[in-house]
Amino acid sequence: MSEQRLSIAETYLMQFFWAEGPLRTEEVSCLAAEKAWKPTTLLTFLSRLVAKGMLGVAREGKQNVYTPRATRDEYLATEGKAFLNDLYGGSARDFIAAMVNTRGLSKEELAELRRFIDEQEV
Amino acid sequence: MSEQRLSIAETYLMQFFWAEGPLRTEEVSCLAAEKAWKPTTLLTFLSRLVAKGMLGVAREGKQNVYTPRATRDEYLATEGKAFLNDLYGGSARDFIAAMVNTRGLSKEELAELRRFIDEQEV
DNA sequence: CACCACGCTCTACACGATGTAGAATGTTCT
DNA sequence: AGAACATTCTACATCGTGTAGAGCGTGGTG
Repeated sequence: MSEQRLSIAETYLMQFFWAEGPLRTEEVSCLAAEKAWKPTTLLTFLSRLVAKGMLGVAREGKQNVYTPRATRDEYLATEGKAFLNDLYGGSARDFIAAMVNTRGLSKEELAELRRFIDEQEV
Repeated sequence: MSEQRLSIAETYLMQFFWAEGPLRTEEVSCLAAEKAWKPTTLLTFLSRLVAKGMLGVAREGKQNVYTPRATRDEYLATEGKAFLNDLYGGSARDFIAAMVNTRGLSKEELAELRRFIDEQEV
């Protein structure tokens, strides 16, 4: 159960966990090298992710190991559900309808969506 | 072209415009009476909505008249598009797929969505 | 025509979230 | 025990947002 919305930096970090699984602090540091964050800055973000329930933390030798508590899909679905609730009264139909009616969704995309739904019929 | 995300208060006000169309300041004030906002507070929100391109403003006698620049559906679609881009690489299919795979979308809801798509076939 | 009232714009501030990082603390290995 | 390094605490600037007072402009009234 993801509790809160993630900030830019937090989302950025979660990508690594969703792609790689559990990671030691040092590994996260390497993956996020492009950010040139000071060590403590990175640790602040990791702590906040733990506080938000997005990561679990455990000790492994000298370092912490952080483990994602939800898959990317679960997170995205939670966000999606919240989005639908906030803006479309929870109705996926209404959402897609609005996209279609305002041409935010092309014929192609709609067809693709239809194919997916067809595949679902068990 | 809605430029920016709306805050709670801003969204609250936009509801009136989407429901009623152009409104004079006084009318907005009446509609939002339950908020017990000071007059200047309300005006701040209206100004910000103008700045964000959500409302147009014109003079009518002693008061301003604010006009919505986009319908509710257009706004929701824009938000939806941004949402899909941010979280699902712009793919409605992927979004619905994630919802289905994590059981965030029931069989019923999927069927309802399917019916809608069927109706679209011209 | 001068003035006043009223509505509008400008400016300001508190508060929470976020990005940032140094200080202080804890842990491990020698 | 002490050095070296990882982690937690604490702090602060910035931004978005809710809130509102001060000051300005305009139209109607005496």
